[in-house]
Amino acid sequence: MKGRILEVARRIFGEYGFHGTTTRMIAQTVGIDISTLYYHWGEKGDLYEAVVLDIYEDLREKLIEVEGLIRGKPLSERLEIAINEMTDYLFEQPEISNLILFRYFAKTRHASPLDFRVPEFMSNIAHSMGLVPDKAQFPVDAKMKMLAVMNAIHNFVSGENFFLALLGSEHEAYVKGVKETLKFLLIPAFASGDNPCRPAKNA
Amino acid sequence: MKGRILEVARRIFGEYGFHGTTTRMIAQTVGIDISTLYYHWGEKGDLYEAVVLDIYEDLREKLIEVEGLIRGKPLSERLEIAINEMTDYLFEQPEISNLILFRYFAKTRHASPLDFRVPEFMSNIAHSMGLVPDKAQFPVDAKMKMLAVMNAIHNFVSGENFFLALLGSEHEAYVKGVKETLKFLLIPAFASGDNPCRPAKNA
DNA sequence: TTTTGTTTCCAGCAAATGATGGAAGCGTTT
DNA sequence: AAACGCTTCCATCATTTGCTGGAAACAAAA
Repeated sequence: MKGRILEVARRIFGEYGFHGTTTRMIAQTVGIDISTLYYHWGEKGDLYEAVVLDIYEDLREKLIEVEGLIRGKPLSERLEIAINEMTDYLFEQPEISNLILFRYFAKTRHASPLDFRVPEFMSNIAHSMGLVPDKAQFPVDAKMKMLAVMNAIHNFVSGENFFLALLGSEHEAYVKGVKETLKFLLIPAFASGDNPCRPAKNA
Repeated sequence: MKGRILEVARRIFGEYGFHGTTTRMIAQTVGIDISTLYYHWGEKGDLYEAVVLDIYEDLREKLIEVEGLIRGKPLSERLEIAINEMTDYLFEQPEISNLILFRYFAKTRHASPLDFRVPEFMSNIAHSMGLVPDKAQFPVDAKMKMLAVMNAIHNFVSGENFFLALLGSEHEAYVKGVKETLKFLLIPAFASGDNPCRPAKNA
């Protein structure tokens, strides 16, 4: 039961955000009484925290998987695989992107501790993308590049409904377009070292 | 008075989103009674709509201004100027980015009409960035590239607090870093036509 | 001064919302 | 059967929230 509540809460918090979600919405969707929810999870904020931890854990596992997939491949291939994998994965579980963006951008009327898990993720993926030479040091500019990359995917996943209407596309074409757009943006920038034509520096 | 309410509403809706904002919060910040707010603006949803229209209008004006600034310049310079201008502008008025992202990503428990103004913006800026050869037709893939670009800026603006903590930076260094990261990503991708080395096609 | 129209505030309602106490259900152990 | 622990539900509370009626305050016109 506790698990089922968490699953549903994840979806609903992802759709409506913290303040847009009521404990009654969750309980009703699960099909239980609201006090059963409180029995298992305590106050709303605690459930929300649990949801966030849950999605971070899932995301962490996926990133490790992707890291394994791309290890040893040449850089531009690494990028392509990573983009394909992460895009498909997140489109299957859009709550992940939704919740991450919510946490980045939305203030929760009650203070919530800032996140701590993100840097670890970024360090791993940045390293396997060849962005940082040595895993120990992770300079700020590399972190920002990673943020830009991850956010670009999250945006397209989270904004699907809005953007579908705007573009007049269907889901499948949209997903394909997202991958192409991401590659269009990312590969030239990150693979510049591979390309003997482009100078490595651009400040 | 009506105007002052709108200003404050803009900031607060931007920070907390639709559901995270209460009409009392707005009235209190303005320093007026809550019914004065209702007298001028009607229900909460109407005020929110007015706020959204307001920020779109501001954004539209700024985009026109930028369009004028970059006209005639070579492409990579156009990109650089546009990035600098838009980044500075949005950091001064982060509610704009906040509200736009909120509208993209967050469901509002009550249905709200999807937006209509975005395509026009995108068309203009895409044309002046050299993304579409002829202003009349605006293919889907070009639209998606524009979305990626605009969202990249909005993300960094909206997520400033979160990302500052994550990066351990200060505001000024952060803004500088945002511009550099954006250029790092965008210039190689969009200026490929200028660069005789990179082939134009990348599918 | 009275009138008229506009704006602001006070008081309060109805519904929604977060949260709880306590009783009932239920499976396991004794 | 009785006792026990765990889980679920019913009833209910206090607060928050969106919203409104009506009275005061104010300013300009008559």
